[in-house]
Amino acid sequence: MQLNRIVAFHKTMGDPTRIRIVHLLAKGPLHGQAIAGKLGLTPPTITHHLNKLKDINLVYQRRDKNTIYFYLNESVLQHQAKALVKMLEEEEELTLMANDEAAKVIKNFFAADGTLKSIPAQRKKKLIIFEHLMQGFKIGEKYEEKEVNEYIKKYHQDYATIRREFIINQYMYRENGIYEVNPKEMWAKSE
Amino acid sequence: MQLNRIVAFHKTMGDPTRIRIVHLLAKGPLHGQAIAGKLGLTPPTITHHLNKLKDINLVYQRRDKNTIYFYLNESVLQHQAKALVKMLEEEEELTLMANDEAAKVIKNFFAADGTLKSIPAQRKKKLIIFEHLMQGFKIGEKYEEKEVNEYIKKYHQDYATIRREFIINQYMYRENGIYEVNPKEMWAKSE
DNA sequence: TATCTAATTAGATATATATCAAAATAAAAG
DNA sequence: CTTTTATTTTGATATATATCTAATTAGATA
Repeated sequence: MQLNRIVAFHKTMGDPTRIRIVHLLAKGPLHGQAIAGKLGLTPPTITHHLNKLKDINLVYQRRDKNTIYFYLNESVLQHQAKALVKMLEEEEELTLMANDEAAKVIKNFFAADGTLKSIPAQRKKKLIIFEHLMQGFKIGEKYEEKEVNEYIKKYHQDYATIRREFIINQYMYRENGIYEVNPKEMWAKSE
Repeated sequence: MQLNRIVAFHKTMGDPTRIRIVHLLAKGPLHGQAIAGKLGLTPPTITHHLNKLKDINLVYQRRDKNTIYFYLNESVLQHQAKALVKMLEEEEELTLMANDEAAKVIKNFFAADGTLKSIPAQRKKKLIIFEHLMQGFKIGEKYEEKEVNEYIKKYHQDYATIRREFIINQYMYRENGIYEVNPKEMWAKSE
């Protein structure tokens, strides 16, 4: 469901410290202590906020010697800023129906303990389940095959099948045993 | 400072229930119980969220007989969604300098108890103080003269002068003793 | 005026989270 | 291998807030 992503973005940006960090990084990468100094806060606090910004893919990091530089991912910001408006412009019934329907499918196929009871046979339902599972991955991020397996195993023992489906349906792209999460535009659509 | 407004907007939108309310209202006005019904929540909870949405001017209401209909103010949404991106595109030094300067003026002219020590003589500083005071009003909202006076009195005993300045500098517009807060575009600029 | 309906307020509870100090890690440099 | 430096983790604290039930208010209608 797209709702979660939109909520997560706005929730993250709904904090003055994080806005100020983003504002700083818009001028160029900085390391943690520099941010802490400029904002008059301690390094642990900056780590805390950078984690939230990384969670929504807005910030990434690169190490140089002993210091880690944090970069702003401006395209994500541009994209998400528009997402809310777009969501409202979408076909009304469509969106809501889809959400209700998806919620029902998810409710039916997941057990109370959060594991996947079975893989749906119907393509449409299958995609709803897979898309739901994909929420545990970050778009654009790279994962080892082992990591992917471990993640899927938390939900279902047949991780190989599901991992293959992730590729078939273009949720992920594989190269040299490294899995990268595709942007959502590339994902399979149920209709 | 623009920061507050941007933070407030994103904070408000960073909640799934409020996004769903906005999504509903995008299709047309609704009354409270209808919203509560559609979302499976109780009326008090809806009131709570509608208040937050009204605080950022995203929702307004109109009464019809016994029921109050809530409307989405789409232009505010469009505008705010872009504000964050624009903020980052602005001249770096400019924005920050302006903020620092304004913060200094505010710090100098307000006492520790929050009251205004004196009205600045310099036009630029005066406008900074007035603009700060205006944050207690909601844009587009209408107020009785008495309400305006009461508000100003919390900060300074000479409410008449300040109230007059509000009109002169186009923060507000007066008609038949009713004061309406102008959109920010109309406000006096210090340069 | 009495009654009905819709909305709000009050009060309670549970959960989330921003921040810091202190401790632990991790990588580089000597 | 030890020391230094930057970052992260842990644990504590204070504050905010989403939600509910019960009580109250505000308007309309009879």
